Amino acid sequence: MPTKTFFNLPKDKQARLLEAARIEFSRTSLSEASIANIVKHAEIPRGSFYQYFEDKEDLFYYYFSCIKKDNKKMFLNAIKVHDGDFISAFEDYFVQTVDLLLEEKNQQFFKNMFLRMDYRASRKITPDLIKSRQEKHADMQKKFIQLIDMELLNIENEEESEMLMRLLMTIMFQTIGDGFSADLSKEQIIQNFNLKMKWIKNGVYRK
Amino acid sequence: MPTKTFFNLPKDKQARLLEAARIEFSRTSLSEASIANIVKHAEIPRGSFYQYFEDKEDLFYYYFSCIKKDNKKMFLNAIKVHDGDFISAFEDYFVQTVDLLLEEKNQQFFKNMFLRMDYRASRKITPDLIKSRQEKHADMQKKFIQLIDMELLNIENEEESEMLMRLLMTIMFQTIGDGFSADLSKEQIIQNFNLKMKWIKNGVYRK
DNA sequence: GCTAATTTATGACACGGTGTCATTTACGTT
DNA sequence: AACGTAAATGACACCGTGTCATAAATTAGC
Repeated sequence: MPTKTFFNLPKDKQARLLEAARIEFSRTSLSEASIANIVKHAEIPRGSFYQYFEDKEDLFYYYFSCIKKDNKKMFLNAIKVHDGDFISAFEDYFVQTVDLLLEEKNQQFFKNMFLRMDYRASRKITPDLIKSRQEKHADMQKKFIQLIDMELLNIENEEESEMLMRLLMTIMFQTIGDGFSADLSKEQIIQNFNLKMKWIKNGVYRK
Repeated sequence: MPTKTFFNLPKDKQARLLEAARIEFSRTSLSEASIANIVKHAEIPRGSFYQYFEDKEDLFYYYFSCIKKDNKKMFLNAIKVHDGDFISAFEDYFVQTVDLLLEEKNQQFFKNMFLRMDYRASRKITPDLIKSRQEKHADMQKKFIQLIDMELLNIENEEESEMLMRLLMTIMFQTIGDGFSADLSKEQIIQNFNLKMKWIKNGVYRK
């Protein structure tokens, strides 16, 4: 998280920093991005950067949090719309997410992000809707689980729900990675996703 | 790939370099590893390193190629053993792979590798059994596809086989990542994998 | 309005990492 | 032994990070 000092900054200086983040993290991945470039774009001295952010990761994830929609709300809503059908809700959520990722302005940022994100980072940005290490979200998770129609699913317990959710997130990330990697259109990405979901829903074995 | 010069080196010098690679890449991830440490461990001058390898990635992937078994052969064999049942073969392949990854000597290396591997790197180490960019493997791929009993699967064409294979590899990587991340036992990892495979085989929807 | 205290801004710098290159050394051939 | 080629070597140029002493600005107290 940025420091208090950052949030006290005049809005236009904050904006310049975020725009510099967008440019640099669109140019290259987090690990290859340089603070030198960021401060040059933002037209602030190097020392100031460290007044506002811990390091470039700090800025990266802050920028990310600024441009992403609220995943949890999005998903929660999809569950309601689909009458507790977890799988249909996820398909809905996927389409909304792809829409966001392919928006002109941040497409390159997301491309670099997805193609260079490792296991740890993927955990960091995966919303934990079912099980969380933080207790403060316990109420939201209860609410969330109650909305799911468990009758529809071959799921025994909460452990397994968590695992299914993480499996679906992984499939989502892979499909998006493939999409960015091969420069697929939104339609192709969704089509690939649907095929995988067909397998998940009905199994790959022929009846 | 290492240079010709490297392969002309006395065996013990080669061995020292590989051991240095094991130590450094077990200490930390590829991106955080340093050539300074590697040459210190191997007791060779820094300049020599660049005589043998392009950069640390070059050594990393060479080391990896030395300690991994031949995935393709392993999988091909599993297909035969399981009479063309692609899914059973993959389950077999998974167990063999986990066995390799958890071997004492290289466990930490693999842990760093899996937890810090990004989408690109995962593509790099995924064996392309069905479709490959390189033409030279075309014969092996034909042989491979002929061995699969397509009657068992809900698969329309080669595109879809490729996609299924990649989906399974992704599930494998995720499960292994979870295992390393939470320090799970081999049995727990395999159990988690089996649950996911149950869904893949039969679908998650209750009948 | 003036001064002290606190907060913010700044860029030079120490440190550590990479890859190169001019030079030296070793080796095989005639 | 003399020559030519291949290999070895470490100093060095370059680039990036994060810190810190100092300067500037802002706020608080009177």
